[in-house]
Amino acid sequence: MSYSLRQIRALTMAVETGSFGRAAARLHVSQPALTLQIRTLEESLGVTLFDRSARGVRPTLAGQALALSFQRILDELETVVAGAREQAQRRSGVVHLAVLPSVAANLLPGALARLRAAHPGIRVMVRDAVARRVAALVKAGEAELGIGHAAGPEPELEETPLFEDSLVAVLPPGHTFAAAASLTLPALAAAPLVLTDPESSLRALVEQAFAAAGLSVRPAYEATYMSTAVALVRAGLGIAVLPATAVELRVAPLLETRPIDTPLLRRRIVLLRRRGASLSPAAEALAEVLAG
Amino acid sequence: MSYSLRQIRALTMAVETGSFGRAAARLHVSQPALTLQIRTLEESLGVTLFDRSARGVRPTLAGQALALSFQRILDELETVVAGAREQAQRRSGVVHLAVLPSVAANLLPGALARLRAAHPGIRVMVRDAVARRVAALVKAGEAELGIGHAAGPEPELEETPLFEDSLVAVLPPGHTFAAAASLTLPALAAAPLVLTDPESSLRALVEQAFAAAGLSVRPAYEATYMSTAVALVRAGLGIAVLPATAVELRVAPLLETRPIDTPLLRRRIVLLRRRGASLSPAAEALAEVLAG
DNA sequence: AGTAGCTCATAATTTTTCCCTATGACTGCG
DNA sequence: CGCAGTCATAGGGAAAAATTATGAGCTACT
Repeated sequence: MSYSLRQIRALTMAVETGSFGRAAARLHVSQPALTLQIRTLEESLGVTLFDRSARGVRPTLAGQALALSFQRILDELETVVAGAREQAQRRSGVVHLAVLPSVAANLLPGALARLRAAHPGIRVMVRDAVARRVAALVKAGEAELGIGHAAGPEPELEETPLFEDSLVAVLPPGHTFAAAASLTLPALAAAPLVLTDPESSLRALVEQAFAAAGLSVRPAYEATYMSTAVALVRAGLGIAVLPATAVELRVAPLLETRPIDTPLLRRRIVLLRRRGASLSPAAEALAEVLAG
Repeated sequence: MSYSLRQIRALTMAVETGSFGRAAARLHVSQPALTLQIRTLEESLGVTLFDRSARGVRPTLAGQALALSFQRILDELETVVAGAREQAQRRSGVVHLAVLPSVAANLLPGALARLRAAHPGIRVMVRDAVARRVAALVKAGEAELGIGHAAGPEPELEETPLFEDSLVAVLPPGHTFAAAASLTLPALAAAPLVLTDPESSLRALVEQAFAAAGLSVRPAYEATYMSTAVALVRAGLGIAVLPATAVELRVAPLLETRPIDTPLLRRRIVLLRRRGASLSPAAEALAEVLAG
């Protein structure tokens, strides 16, 4: 026979009110029920908690001391539970999110602003990483959600399409290519190209597209950062191939961009989550904002 | 529908073992029972605690976090309850005791030693005070037990006789009174007396006894401390009237004591406690040692 | 002094809760 | 493909706890 929360609440309330009857009323039970709860607790602990007399009850020293300790514990419990409920209602919570740097710089700020508007209590811990690492972080559970590239069917990951990021040709001011509405791969292959460094996933995508068309890539320049590539284009040194969503393009007013005639130069940006793992309410809210 | 300790234990155990079945076994319930406990808790909190799949369960982030908090709270609860049970078994606890100085110096040390032998975990907070204050401390609940004089029927206090402390005549070495087995009040009244100071309850008792016999008291010396009185007697300056139990007499080897022929020169030393208030287990143990 | 009103305790009954056994569904492995 | 392991579901039954009704002891008021 062990003690229960009900008995503990009965004790604290009885000590607080100094009366079994009042305590029972406050706890919405009948007085005999509370009397029995107290008595059962006493038997369970082997401690006399109240001195009974015909004109009421009076807590013993042990009763007072226990009520104090129990009250503190009940308060802690209440706090913990309230916190959990608050998170369930999306009124608070933390999401760890792994994001591609390009998305972090472009799509993400607006999404986070919308999330904040809808759920001000939710905090998002953003970690930017390259595509492979985004997937690894989500797999390891270090990030509850990830924004990365579609990488085909992985058993441990579930992908939700977010949007497609096409690569575009970035032309220097007044370039003759600007006359066309779109460019072909062979035309691009013949032009001096500004590409990202050979290790990047962006570069790999470009290489694949050209190879599929039977072309080889001979970059005129390689830049690690997109802003460098943009600067090179602006200086008229070549044509860059960059994601359409890159913020660097939007802040470079004189440059023109043109789509490229191939379905291969596209990246499907997806939301990643562990398969079979339910999302926290906070993550759920973030996912909704990202997808919606 | 609210949460219970049982459900909380189910959660912590399920997170700990990573399996509903193992958790159920450890908690000595069937697996369906545990499944239901978890589910009820989830509904009560509005939180998904586990991701279920056919090959087992896996706690969600919320489940892990809650299990951690709940475990801490359960530990605290366990500690508090264990402490209470320990006190109930007299393996620990504190008693506040108010004592007459004379008893504190004489009877008490032995009693405390016996208490320590029987119940090493019990601590006694001793406060020495004059008879009136001993009663007041017990009435106010500041001392759970008191050792004082029998003061007649008080509505708030309950008295248990401990022993009787007779006043005896303390004679200088070789005094002629030593020839008699006992002394009479008139004989004493005629001798030079060493008494305690007029404010003490001891002195009041002596005055009353002499007055009842139609005699008046003319002390040759008044001493505040018994050790002073003893020194005066040893110097042959008079005969003292002191409690037989006074430790000062035992450490004064050359002095003789004789009883006095009157029932009035006796103090009934009693154990005092609040009427209707049960004793803590520790106080119970102390009371047993004192009375036994 | 008698009585009304307050307190808590007790008793018997009913309601609710909870648990257990048996079984099913699903997955992963040999 | 079947076997072993996991959790979910369903139905019957036992245990726990609540309620109502009542009793008993004290206080205070008239």
